[in-house]
Amino acid sequence: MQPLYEKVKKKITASLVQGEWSPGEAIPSETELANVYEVSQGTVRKAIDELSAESILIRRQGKGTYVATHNEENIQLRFLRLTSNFGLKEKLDNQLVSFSKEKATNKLSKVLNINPASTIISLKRVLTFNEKPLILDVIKIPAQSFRGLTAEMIVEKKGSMYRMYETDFGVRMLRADEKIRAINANFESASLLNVKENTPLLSVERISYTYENKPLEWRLGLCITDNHYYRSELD
Amino acid sequence: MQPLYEKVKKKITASLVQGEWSPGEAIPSETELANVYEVSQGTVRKAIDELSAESILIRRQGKGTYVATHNEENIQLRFLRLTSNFGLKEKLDNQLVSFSKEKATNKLSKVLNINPASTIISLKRVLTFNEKPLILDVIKIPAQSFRGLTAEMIVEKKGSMYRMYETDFGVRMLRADEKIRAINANFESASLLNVKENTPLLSVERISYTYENKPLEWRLGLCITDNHYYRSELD
DNA sequence: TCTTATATATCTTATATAAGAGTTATTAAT
DNA sequence: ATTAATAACTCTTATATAAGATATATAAGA
Repeated sequence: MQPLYEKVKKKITASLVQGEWSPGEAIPSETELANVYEVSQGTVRKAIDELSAESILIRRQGKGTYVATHNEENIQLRFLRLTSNFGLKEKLDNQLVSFSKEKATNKLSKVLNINPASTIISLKRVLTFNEKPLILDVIKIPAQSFRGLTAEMIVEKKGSMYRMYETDFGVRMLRADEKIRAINANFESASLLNVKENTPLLSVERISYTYENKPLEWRLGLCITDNHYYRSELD
Repeated sequence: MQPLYEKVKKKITASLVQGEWSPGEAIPSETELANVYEVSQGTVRKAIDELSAESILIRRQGKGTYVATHNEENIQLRFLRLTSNFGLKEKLDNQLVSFSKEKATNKLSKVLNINPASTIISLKRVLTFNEKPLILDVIKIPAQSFRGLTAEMIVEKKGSMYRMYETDFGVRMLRADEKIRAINANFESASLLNVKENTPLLSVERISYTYENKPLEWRLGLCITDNHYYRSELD
């Protein structure tokens, strides 16, 4: 038998998937939800506790519980773990290198769990800090979920892709898995990042997931780690 | 005013620091602790909830709550995030390269929060997988906290250092911070890892903490990421 | 040997009260 | 009459306790 609070959690998640409550907005109060779902406030609380621990919801005492977003000032670039050696929170600029539609490779269609050879949007961009290139991103997303996306939109919104996904396509990325390696810059990445060939780069391969663990973005980031590092916390 | 469950949490932590309950052992039941601390079982529960979320305690329904350890089969190499490309959980071998006592540098004494120029133990080792070198570790720990540690002990215990810290010195590492970069192998690391000079390596600089966020180990790991990757989960 | 009982642990839910945050109404001073 | 301070009210989440459910292990009984 499934615990009651798990059921409540699923119902709340379902409402979030439906878009019943939008990112940044407050969801109904614990007591209201308790009435709707016909359980006690504490049971709703336990469900929200978990969603909050997963950063899907955000609690604010005395105010309410809010739908997490990639839009807020303080949690912008939520998935970016790169930090400057000097500990600064710095602003990055965005430079689109290429943008195209293509057929998914076999591997990619498996990763994104889409039909083989269905259309995907593929783009490259360079993130710069202080005019200097820092990250080369290759991003691949299923065209079906991002109809109407143009190169102009990416250039225009200088912020994170995730912010755009959310605002313009109703796609909320909740979590991501990354595989990190050290590689040498090849000709292309070296020229785009303005470093010598064979410079060591941090290769960060990321798959991002929306609700119900549905993968919706594959991304490869190549980072120069001379003045920056990727931070990781273990426990 | 501090919440009651926070006080309880601190009392439990204090008992753990004192070594009242050893790693792997069960702590008293929630009801027992509730009696001792003169609070309700639910309050103890909330305290344990948090300690359990921090991987300091481990719950087992119907059995009890246990002190987390680096000793158990399944959570061995708890802090090792390196995975083979083929997803195998593999066994690593351990090869000591050097072992010495030296004076702490200024930087290191700050990192470990010890008196400048106090004695530290410094060691290098190579972790191999399938006879092939995979990681070169440089480890520095304050001698004071690890009196009696010899090279032989490290060679003998083939397992993780953390296991030895725990068993032989009563030092339990709870969490760690890592800074990850891509570098090129220099002469020394290249020869120890049996790769060409300038091979790209993943540089993982780690500081490990015991109770109350006390740093007790600095470590630099250089990893070959041809057939392995460092995994990271974001949310 | 298999089943049932029992003891004891955590887990789940429910209820009640506290505390934080904002709004509105009241009061006092100017 | 206007303004500013403050008190009261109402919403929220946070905390505390208690009781019943469920899981696990062991011992007793058929």
